[in-house]
Amino acid sequence: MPKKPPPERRSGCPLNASVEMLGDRWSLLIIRDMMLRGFRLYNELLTSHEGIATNILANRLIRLQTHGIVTTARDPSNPRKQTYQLTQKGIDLAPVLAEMVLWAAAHERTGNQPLVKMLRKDKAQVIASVRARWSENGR
Amino acid sequence: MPKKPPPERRSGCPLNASVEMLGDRWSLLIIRDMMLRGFRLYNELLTSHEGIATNILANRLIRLQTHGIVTTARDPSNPRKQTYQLTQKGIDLAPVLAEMVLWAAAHERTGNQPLVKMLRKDKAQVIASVRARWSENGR
DNA sequence: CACTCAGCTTGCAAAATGCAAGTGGCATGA
DNA sequence: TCATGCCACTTGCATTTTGCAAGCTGAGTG
Repeated sequence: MPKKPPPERRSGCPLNASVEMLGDRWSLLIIRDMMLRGFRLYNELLTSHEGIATNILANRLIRLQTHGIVTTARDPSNPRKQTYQLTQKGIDLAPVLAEMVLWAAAHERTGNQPLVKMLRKDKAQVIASVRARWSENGR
Repeated sequence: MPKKPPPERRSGCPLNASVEMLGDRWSLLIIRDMMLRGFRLYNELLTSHEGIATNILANRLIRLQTHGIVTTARDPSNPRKQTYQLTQKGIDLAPVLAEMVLWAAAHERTGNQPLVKMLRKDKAQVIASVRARWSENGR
């Protein structure tokens, strides 16, 4: 398991802490694919619709692990497959993702309207179901 | 006023739209300084505690304008000062910032505990007061 | 009509990103 | 047993973005 190196933050502001962990063009999309699409394998994550490059994916997965957002384990049913899963800290990003989806859907032309409608109708329920699915075991 | 060039998004996912507009190490911090600290001038924004470089600030302000998150106007009381302000779209980012602050404060050691406490006590009220301050005029 | 000051540009070095190709380890099948 | 394939990366290199320092410009003052 990777351990935390000295963080060396630019400032103590909590928003800055979030931005330093998540403020790039890929991290939140990886978390989305794990949280909403249930992706757990490296090759599944590689097929994200935005087309992440393999070296970037490897790098982001390491960074997300060092920040305690993701962990790895071997798949017990198929030991040559390595699985990635969200930690509690990762699951707790659900409200952040929800607000970002709602904001973009309110101000841009976007797809995935079924998700948007569910979030508008009952955001808390959508978040609760994400939490429930992940707290059970690892899917 | 800058106009929108063809966006050319990597995907239609609303989260991806948000990430393409805000997913970098500075945009959200600039919005924070405008929203929470009331900064409106270029030189005020330059003094952000994280130390943004002047060329990056100029570049981000243009990008935020092309995305309709920020507008500019001359300060009528001092015509050699140019002011930046959040649009409605920019103000609507308040819930996103709030969730990111709460997430970081829950999982990292961060500063600005007064803000964190207010958000934990009554998030909706904090967001409402941000909206109220900005809807009045421009501060 | 020189001077200031706010708001940027420019130049250049360093780091991050993107693309394509290659590597290594484990497991099954012949 | 050993070729085969697949999974999870790593490497090399070109391009883009970031960061730092310095310089520029144009509208007000004095």
